[in-house]
Amino acid sequence: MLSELSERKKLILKAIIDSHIHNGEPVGSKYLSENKQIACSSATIRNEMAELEEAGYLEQPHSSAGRVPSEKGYRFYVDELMQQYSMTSGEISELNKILSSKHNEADVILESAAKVMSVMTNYTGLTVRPKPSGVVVTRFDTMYVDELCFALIVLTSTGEIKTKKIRSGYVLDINDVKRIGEALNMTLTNIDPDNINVPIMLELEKRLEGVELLASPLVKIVYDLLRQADGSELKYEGVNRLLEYPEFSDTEKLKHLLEAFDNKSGLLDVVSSAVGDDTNIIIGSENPLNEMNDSSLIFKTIRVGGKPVGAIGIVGPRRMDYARVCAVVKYIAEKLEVSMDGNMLSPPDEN
Amino acid sequence: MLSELSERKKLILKAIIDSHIHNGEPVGSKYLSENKQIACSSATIRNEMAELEEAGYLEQPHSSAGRVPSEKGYRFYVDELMQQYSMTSGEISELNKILSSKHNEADVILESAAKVMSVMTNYTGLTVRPKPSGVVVTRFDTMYVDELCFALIVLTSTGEIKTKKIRSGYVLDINDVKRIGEALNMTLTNIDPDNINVPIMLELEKRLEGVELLASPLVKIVYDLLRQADGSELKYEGVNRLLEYPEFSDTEKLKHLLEAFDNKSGLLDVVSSAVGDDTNIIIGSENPLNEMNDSSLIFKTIRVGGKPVGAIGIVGPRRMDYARVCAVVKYIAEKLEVSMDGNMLSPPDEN
DNA sequence: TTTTAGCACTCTCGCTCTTTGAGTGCTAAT
DNA sequence: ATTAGCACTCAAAGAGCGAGAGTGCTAAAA
Repeated sequence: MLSELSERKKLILKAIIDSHIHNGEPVGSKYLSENKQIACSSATIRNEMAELEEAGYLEQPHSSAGRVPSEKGYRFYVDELMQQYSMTSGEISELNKILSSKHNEADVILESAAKVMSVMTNYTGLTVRPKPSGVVVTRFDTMYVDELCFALIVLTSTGEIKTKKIRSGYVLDINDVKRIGEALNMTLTNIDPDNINVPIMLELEKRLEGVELLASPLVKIVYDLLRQADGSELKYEGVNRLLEYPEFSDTEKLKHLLEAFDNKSGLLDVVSSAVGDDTNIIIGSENPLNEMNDSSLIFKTIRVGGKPVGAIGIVGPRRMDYARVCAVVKYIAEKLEVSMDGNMLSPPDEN
Repeated sequence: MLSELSERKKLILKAIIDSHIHNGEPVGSKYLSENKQIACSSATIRNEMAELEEAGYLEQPHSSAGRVPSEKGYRFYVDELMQQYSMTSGEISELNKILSSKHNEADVILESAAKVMSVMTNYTGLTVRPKPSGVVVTRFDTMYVDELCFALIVLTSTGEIKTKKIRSGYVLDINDVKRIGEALNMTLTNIDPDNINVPIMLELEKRLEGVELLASPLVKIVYDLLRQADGSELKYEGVNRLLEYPEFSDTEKLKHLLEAFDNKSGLLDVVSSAVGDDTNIIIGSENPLNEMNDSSLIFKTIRVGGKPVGAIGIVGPRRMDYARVCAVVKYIAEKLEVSMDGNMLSPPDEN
């Protein structure tokens, strides 16, 4: 679709959207005529606006109100009109301060990033961790806790460490625990948990001989650890910020949105089905999730060593400040890629 | 303060509160007179209600409305009137199903518990992990990841396991990593991180000799691990549920509440300053947090081996269904205490 | 042909006024 | 001590009105 809008129309459209983004109210021709860039009378502007509405870029809440951008309008704005927002050096330094202050596990980094984004943009920040797939255990370790309890520690192929405390029905001594670790390392490393078969099980049984512990529950624990369908892959931070926007003072709308957040799986699908490295902008009903048809979503996947390890983004009203949000999301995503690479091991190639 | 309320007054008060809890509207004398338990006319009830108001148990939104329970009324209800709600076997079995389906790390268990509670009660569920204090490391372990990276695994005195990946500036081999673990075990176990002094540091230095790794950054990492000021100790689940209650359709109120959630530290103080094992019920302005003066909070600390490892609770409108919520919170808290104690690994019954 | 001034028209918003009805307090009778 | 009856109060809901912002259209000006 080639843009058939005259320069003046673009100017007017941009002015309308800019204005509407910042105060949320319909924009009238008289107000626009005060804009020096648009050097013509309100009557002319009215004509242009009528045509812009005709073409679908604008809408009228009612016949005697100003115009409001339509989704098509926002889309056009985002694709062609929006001028890149560059963060001030103050913003950047503040951001760096917060982000660098803690380099911890991936979860924590993401969470604090969500918070920072939320504060910076005054919308709701969200983070996503993709469902693990093809993850195998690179190394096992065990740790004696007490005579009935030991800990299983697992290094995964994504470089993450997971632990699990296991309570045994039998008394175990340190050597038993050590042997369990060795047995696991001999049998279950680098094996997709779905491919654990009877021979492997038997092998594990054999190696566990002498330890009063059965192989099958152990394998189940390992399996769960890898598959960890936590449901905790999606987090959001700063919902309260949305309450400041009149579009969410209608409680129903907010409720819908929050339900979408709680649903998680739906939103996860949306985010994970996104392709490419660009910042994704999903405006209103472009979102397959009906609950989010009144909001916009901006997010960017985070890759470490080429593989996506998560995504961060912002949810806000449809009239969100796209330029600014894009800049923030992009900046933070890039920062995270660096800082997670430092902390996180690039996946070893085990074949 | 001894209760000087006649049986009939109690009956009336209870009926008013029960009714108000379920529909949120002021209760009138005529409605109450239909209640068979209260065998008297609306006029009599009116007199009683006037006296109950006089005594501070009821309030009148305006002079020609029904009565609404005051905080004192709720308090009395909770302390003396409320009849214990017992969960239906259906509810219990459903609950067990959800809770037992995943037995994972503390964080995850708590999170899923919050969700379950939220669904069951239709209010917002929250979980709290206390600020660690007096926690020491019981045992260290290390795990070789790659030549520039190893993992530190720590068993704390609360029985928790924490891990941290450490990237070293120098090439380390497996033996180095093992030696680091041993050195830590020899020097830093059972020592409060605040009490690490120069002699201990020197001792650690000495034991690390030959490994190109400095003691002080290592100690700092251990310190952080224990103190873990993640800010992530408080989680909530199901805010959207609150939107169903008209008392929160005033966006301002909801915003206040959400701010309290985001603040975290305040709410954390409230929960952690609670003593005893009982279910705590904090009604409206009993809560030192002003933001929560329009809501009620019910929570219970979770102890494992006598030590508090967290708390779970529910936040809802002041007129929340105390009886039911108490029952749910109590039940789930007890369930959690069992399941967080460890993961039984017993051979015979697994399904 | 394009732009502009002018004007009638439309529709929301906020205001007041009224009506309605639920619920009360009080009084007098039971 | 309880109850029936009645006058009273007050919020909520609706009707009516004026103001004001913004439009579309027309006819004149550029």
